[in-house]
Amino acid sequence: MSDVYEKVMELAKRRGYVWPTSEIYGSVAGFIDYGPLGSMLKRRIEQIWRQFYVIMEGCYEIECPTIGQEAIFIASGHVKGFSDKMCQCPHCNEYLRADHVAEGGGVNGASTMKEDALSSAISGLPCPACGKVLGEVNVFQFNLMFRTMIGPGSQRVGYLRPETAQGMFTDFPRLLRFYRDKLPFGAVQIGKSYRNEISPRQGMIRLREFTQAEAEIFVHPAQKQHPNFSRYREYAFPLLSSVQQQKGDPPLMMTMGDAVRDGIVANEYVAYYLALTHELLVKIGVRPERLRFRQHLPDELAHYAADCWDAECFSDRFGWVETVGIADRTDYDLKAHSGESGQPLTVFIQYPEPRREEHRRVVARMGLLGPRFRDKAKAVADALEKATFSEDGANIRLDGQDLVIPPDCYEVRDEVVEVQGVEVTPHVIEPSYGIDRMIYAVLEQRYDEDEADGEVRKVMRLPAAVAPIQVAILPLMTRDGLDTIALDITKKLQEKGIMAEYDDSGAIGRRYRRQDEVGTPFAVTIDYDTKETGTVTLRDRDSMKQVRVAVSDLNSTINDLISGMRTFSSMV
RNA sequence: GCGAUAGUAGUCUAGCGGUAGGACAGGAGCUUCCCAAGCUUCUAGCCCGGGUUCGAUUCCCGGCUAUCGCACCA
Repeated sequence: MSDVYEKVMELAKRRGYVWPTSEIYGSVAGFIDYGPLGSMLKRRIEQIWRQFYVIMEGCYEIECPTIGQEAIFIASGHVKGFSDKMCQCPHCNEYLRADHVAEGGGVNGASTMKEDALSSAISGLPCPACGKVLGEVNVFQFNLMFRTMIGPGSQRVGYLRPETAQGMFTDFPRLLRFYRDKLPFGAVQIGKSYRNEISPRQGMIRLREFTQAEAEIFVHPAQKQHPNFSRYREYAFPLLSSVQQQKGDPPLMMTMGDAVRDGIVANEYVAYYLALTHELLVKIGVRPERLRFRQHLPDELAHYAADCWDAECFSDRFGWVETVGIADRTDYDLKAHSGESGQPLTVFIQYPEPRREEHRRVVARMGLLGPRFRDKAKAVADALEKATFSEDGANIRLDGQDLVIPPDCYEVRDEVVEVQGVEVTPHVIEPSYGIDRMIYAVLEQRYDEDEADGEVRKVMRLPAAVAPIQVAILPLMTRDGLDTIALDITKKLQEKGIMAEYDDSGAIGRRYRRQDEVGTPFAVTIDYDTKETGTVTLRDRDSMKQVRVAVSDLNSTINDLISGMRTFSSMV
């Protein structure tokens, strides 16, 4: 029990933050349950996320099914690209990446080979695990998506979504109308996603079912200046650019204004959400000195992405953990869904002034073409659109033959038309948050032990804004009416929506420790003076200092402390 | 998934081929009262399934979970 991870997870289990799922049947790796306090913490963190994205940014939240039909994931690339070709060594039963084995054996183009071809390509190669020649092996696709059937029988394949993002793309036309056909706009979704990880380890870092909070901001591809960029122009935090990484240099403290100006961050939108993410993570309790933003290296970057950064939180156990990804995905997703669905996923951008454009139109005279070309007349007319013209007529190519169509069969018109605007496929900026990883980072980074009266005190130094229990109400004694007063105060706070917990069991010091351990930021103690003066003591978890507050001011004081309008130190 | 190690009250742990003891935590009572005091008392456990055995928590096999290494990590 030396490592923080073990201490935090022990506390999390014991006090009701997180624990393994369905333990009575033996738990399943990659699935966790949030207990009473964990659920509350998670909800508070999600609520802060909503405050940032939904309320402040105006990106409304939508909620789509967690099961999606196959077409969605064919379009997104998850059916193909989200799977690995694997095989099992017949000698040692080790599961192997077939393409890796092939490449290791000098086979070229292994990553694009089909299963059968790969099977034969690797049959003569040795197993990297046991060294024996593989021989007859069966290469199969292992897809990280959970597959299921929709409806009885097996007519229709469905997948549990591997990310929430696709909902914002499949709903794009309706969202566009909701936002009254104007760019930019964004939509968000918070919900469960599923990935059938081969071997989930690392506690709550790699789960098979996890919660994501994703935003998709749709922007004009040529307008990547954020209208509100000034908010973060001077905001600075550590950036580990791909250049820094390649040189082996440490992160650089940098303002977003400088980062965009120097071309380190691709554009203002990406920079804006980097900064917003930094602010958000710090607000929920991630320590700034344990937070950095790392840019994807050129070979990590998806081929379509213009830029991508990960917010990484430092864990004593796991090192730098990717917690949030912020990417400029360009028009890749919308184009992919448009192609698969056949629906246009574009925005009509009206020009300030209609543009006059000269068009050459070729009008076929069907009256002459018809009798002459019979059933080919339509094809000839279509071909005329792309014809080259000479004095003899139009040169077209039809069924592999070059033909000349006499000038009397068509008319070339040069027209000037007014074009009102253009259809544009928006680019998408995607901040994608791993809620469970954020929660782990906060729990680990906020776990602390200090010494009080020669004893180790375990303290969860959670920000008041996310602490599950916000205030503990403790009567010094359960007699002389102190408990009645305490219960009354508890009820009054609860009526105002404050999570107040009454506790009269055991010595006062013990009760403080109990609350410290779960991260309750404040405690109110009712003593004999309360009856005389109508005041109580208000204790601060972190400093263990106390101030006296009038019972009549308690509601507003505690509200201010939780919301951050006041600090405890200003009251001492 | 493979290999190694492990799994005993809520937590940490002792122990054994004859079904278990402690510490802390928790409940009740007394007492005390502003930082885990004390006393009394209670609750609560051998991961699951099979095998060997008169008898298995203990030995064997399988499973699950955890830790570590390997592989995997969109």
